[in-house]
Amino acid sequence: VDMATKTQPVQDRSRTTYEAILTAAGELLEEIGIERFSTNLVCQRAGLTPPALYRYFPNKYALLKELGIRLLAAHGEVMFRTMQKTPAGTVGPARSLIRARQRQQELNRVTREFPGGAWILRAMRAVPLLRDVRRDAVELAADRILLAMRERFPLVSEARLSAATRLAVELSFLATEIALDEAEDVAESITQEIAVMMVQYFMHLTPELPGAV
Amino acid sequence: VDMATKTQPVQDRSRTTYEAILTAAGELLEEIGIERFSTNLVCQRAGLTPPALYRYFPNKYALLKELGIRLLAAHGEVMFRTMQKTPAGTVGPARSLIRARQRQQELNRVTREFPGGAWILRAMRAVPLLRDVRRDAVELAADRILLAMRERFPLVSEARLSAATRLAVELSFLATEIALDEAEDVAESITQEIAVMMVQYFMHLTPELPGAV
DNA sequence: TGTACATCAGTGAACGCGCGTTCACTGATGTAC
DNA sequence: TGTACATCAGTGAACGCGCGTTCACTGATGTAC
Repeated sequence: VDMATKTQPVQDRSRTTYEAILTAAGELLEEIGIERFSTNLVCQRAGLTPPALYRYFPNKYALLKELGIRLLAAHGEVMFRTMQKTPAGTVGPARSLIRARQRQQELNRVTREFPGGAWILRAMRAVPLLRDVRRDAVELAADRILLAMRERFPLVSEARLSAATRLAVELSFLATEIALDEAEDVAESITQEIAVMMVQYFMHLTPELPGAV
Repeated sequence: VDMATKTQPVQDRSRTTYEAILTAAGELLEEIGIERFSTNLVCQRAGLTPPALYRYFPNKYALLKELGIRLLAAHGEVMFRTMQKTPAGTVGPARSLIRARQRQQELNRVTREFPGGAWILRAMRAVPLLRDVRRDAVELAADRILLAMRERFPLVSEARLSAATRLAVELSFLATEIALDEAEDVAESITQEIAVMMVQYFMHLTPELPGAV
């Protein structure tokens, strides 16, 4: 897939068009899913002709990529903000749990409110280009968390800590995906249990494996 | 998507063709991924003309569905077998961990050896029809585990236990997906940590939330 | 402030392509007598 | 065991469609003097 850069919008009019295309793409994704998603339909929905779209995006993957980057940027912002507020290990387990749950709820909310968010998240597993975007975001978030965890668990090996943080980020994505698939009450309790699982896990993270006494 | 049943193979020759089509589909998926997957390419690869395929499968989704069902049946078989061998709560944490890890490794292996397994697993998140197949399999597995968990945790509420088991199954799928994406060593340690997380979680599963003393 | 010109933004119409799918057919296999 | 016939299995060739994409263009916006 060729991702060569296209014209960037410079006038107000074109910036509006650029955003209109992305909005239409998100809404369309919401409605018909990733399988039937096409540039022609996006144009139609945005009230534009195809050449207008191709002026800014080389193909439909570029569109999805931009949406993906924006969604994960919003995620990253939430993660970063909540980590700033409560650095790892500075509060007890009960408070940690509440914080973890709140953070997860906020991540779910951000995705739910993002046009096409649920489908973008799903597509990130199956569309090669989006897989890359996702991988980068996971890595970035994991690296940040790892930094905090190193101080908190100086005795745990780097390999284990790194797997643990990666897992935490993946689990967070998983939680959002499940939450968006389910009815409110189930979504709530799944979010809750994932928070428990995560806090529990880090609470008992020791240099040795559990039970290996 | 119309999934009307097509002719079922009755002669040996046609059963061979039927399987050849599925094998070609799996291999093709392995090579080019879900995005470029098409019936024409499957036919070409299987050395057949399109009408031969359409004799048995109404469309490409039927093909994917059959592959999906088979992969998850293999998964279910592994889960069921390992659960039979070691009913929940009958061994200590150290042994539980070893078992959990072995089970996860076997699930990873089964998927790795299944033609197109990695892509089928990914597509199950993004292709509507496969999402249904996945959902049914998750539900089935979760129900089975729930049965065992009810005995082990008679005091934990049904809602919590049900979320917990669902989560366990989802986590297991996640583990396989991550493992198939990564190099051997990273895959190993992620699999390990997911097993730890799971065992840890059930070890400390109590009627109240952690820290709520 | 007004006008001429350059650049930016979007249009209308069409293209080639591979997709899923179907038709009327030929050839292979199984079965009845 | 041999033959005639019915059914099953797969072919060759083509279809309409929507896809991504491009062309030469008109109209809108900004800028220099």
